Amino acid sequence: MTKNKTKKTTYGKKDKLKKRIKHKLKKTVESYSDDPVKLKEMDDLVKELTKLDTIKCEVEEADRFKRYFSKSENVEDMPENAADICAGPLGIDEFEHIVEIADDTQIEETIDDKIGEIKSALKNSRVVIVQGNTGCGKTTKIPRMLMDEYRKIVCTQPRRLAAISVARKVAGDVGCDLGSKVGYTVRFDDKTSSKTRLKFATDGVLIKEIYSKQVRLMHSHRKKKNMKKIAGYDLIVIDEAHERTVNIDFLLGFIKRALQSEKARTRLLIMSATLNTERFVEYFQCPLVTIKHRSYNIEYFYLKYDCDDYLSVCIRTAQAIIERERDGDVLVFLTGQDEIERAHFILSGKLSGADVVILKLFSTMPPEEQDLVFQHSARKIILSTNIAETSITIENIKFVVDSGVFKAKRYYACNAIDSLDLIEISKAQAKQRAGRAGRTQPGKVFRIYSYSRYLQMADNPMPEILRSKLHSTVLSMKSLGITDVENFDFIDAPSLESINQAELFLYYIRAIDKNGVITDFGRELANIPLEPETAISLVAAKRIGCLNAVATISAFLEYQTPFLELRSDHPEYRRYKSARSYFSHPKGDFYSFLVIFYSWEQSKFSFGFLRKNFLNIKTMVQILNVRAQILRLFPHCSDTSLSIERAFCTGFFMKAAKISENGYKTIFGDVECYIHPRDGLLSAHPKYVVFYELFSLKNEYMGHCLEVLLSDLQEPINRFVAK
DNA sequence: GAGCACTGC
Repeated sequence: MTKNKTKKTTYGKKDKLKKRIKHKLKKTVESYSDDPVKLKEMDDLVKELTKLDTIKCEVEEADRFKRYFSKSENVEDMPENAADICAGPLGIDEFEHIVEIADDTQIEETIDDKIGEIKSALKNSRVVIVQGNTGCGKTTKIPRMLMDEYRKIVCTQPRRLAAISVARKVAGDVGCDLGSKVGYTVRFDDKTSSKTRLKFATDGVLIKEIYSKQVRLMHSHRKKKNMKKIAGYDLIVIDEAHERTVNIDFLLGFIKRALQSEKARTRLLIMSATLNTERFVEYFQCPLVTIKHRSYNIEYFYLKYDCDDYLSVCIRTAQAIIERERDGDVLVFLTGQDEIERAHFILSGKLSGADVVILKLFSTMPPEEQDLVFQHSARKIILSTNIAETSITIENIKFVVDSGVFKAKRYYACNAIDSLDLIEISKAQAKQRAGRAGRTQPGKVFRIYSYSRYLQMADNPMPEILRSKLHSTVLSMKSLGITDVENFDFIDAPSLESINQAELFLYYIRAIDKNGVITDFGRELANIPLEPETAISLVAAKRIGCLNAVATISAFLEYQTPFLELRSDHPEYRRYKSARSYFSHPKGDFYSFLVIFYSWEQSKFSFGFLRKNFLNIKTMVQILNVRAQILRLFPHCSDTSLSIERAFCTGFFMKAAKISENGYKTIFGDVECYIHPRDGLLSAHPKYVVFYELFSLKNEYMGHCLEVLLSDLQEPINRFVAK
């Protein structure tokens, strides 16, 4: 294993630095006032404290991203089978037709052919990887066929819906009731029993299971016997491993570590789509079993040039397909709601006479409208975000138009800002998008980028762990006894900056001690299924006596918005606007959430109320569940106080901002920002606010704000300084 | 003043 860590920060060094700065900081805070000079002084100190030079860090981080994406391949390396270039059948000169002959489309292998190989590989190796494309049936067949070799099996899925529907299908195949021999566990829904031998679960559930088994173990005397199996399983199957979510990466690292023990008895099977399995093989040094699966033929068309205005070309291409090809539905991959609405408007005009329906698909739209894509109707053009890449599968797509870009959130540790960036897709994503055609019939894919640009794309998307905030991940790792996070053997190790920032934060809030070991308070936080800041606020709320209100708001904060997103051309737009402003509280989103919840409660949680007020039913039910889950963690609490500001300041004091000449400035980090225009607090111009998140669009915005008093902020800041 | 992709405990 190679470690390319050059810098190693020790707690001892950090401690000394902090002692010195804290002394100065304390003096500053004691005289903390509106004096701009003093405030500036404090900001400087905080910057020194976090040891993050913003500009340098930004450059480094941008560099890191660039390096990741420009895994350059020589443009001249055109494969021989790509030499067949001709004008596309659409007659659009702009495209070149490139025939790619993928060898895995020519031979058909079934799981039955391969299961013997998988079984014997698992006998000889603790870890085995199976690669096969979607549609080969690996998820539904392999775990079931391994039931006669392994007594207790868990198979993880990245999404709740997938875990539930796969479990249902497999229970049917086995011929048992769901929840007996085969079952599933997802948050808020458990269909398993003591008889369950094959369980499908989300990866987050497995992590929680590992955690609670470990806690139980600490109080048990049968330590040695139990250590042999991870969470009591004989076989752990990690499905869709190519998606590389934070949870998957952490599970793989954790299990790899656990399996290094001689006594370990659990086996690990990793299932992944093709293309990036080499990474897993390299990481685990283990055998790979490939299942070749035939799909229908897909023809590829590339743009002859690279263009900036991919949206217009996507629209023109979709139009040309409808006009020149006799039948077949079209799926267009765009980046966001705004683009989709524009494309919808333009295409509706251009194709007004044609017998075609133009549909939109993104996550925050009303579910009834989403369901239209599944209905049998006239010929369809579906304008979708990357929700159609993995989460939603639409049958009968014959044509795919691929813009080559998507939007993704990236966390910049240097200034603690989330930025939603337009990012070029990877080859793996291009393949995934293309595969959405050709599921049920031969298909054609129009790539709105040139072949040479395709060759330059990275092989795989950047793993989530390299672009997200690690505060809560590091906290869970610490709670599992992993103290040395910097040297944890991840497949792709996150930057030292983001690990250090997370550790420093956890240290400030006393979740870990100066040796990096979790404290009792940290354990309490880790047990609350929310971001650490929110979890701290809850613990404070219990003390202050406003737990119910804070729990309600916290549940809302977990979701971006409880509302549906309607555009100004929607027939019900005026009613929608007035519903939104009715619930918009002048003291900001935090209070708006309370108003929404109590109004819903008054309606006895009726769905009619939600529909009437354009609230997202799915989201609101989740919020209700989360709220109940939180309240179960804090039994026998009744509200005696309304100081939710004090409670939230305890958790969010690092996310506070003060009004400035033309907007706000964060107290820690000195970031110029605005209250998001959607927030009810916008017109009140409060002097101090705390915010849930800071994100970057054209400007920096604070999402979900709460007006607070300086005195509310002072106590937690003083406490943190006095440590 | 100006509008955010998708998941999960």
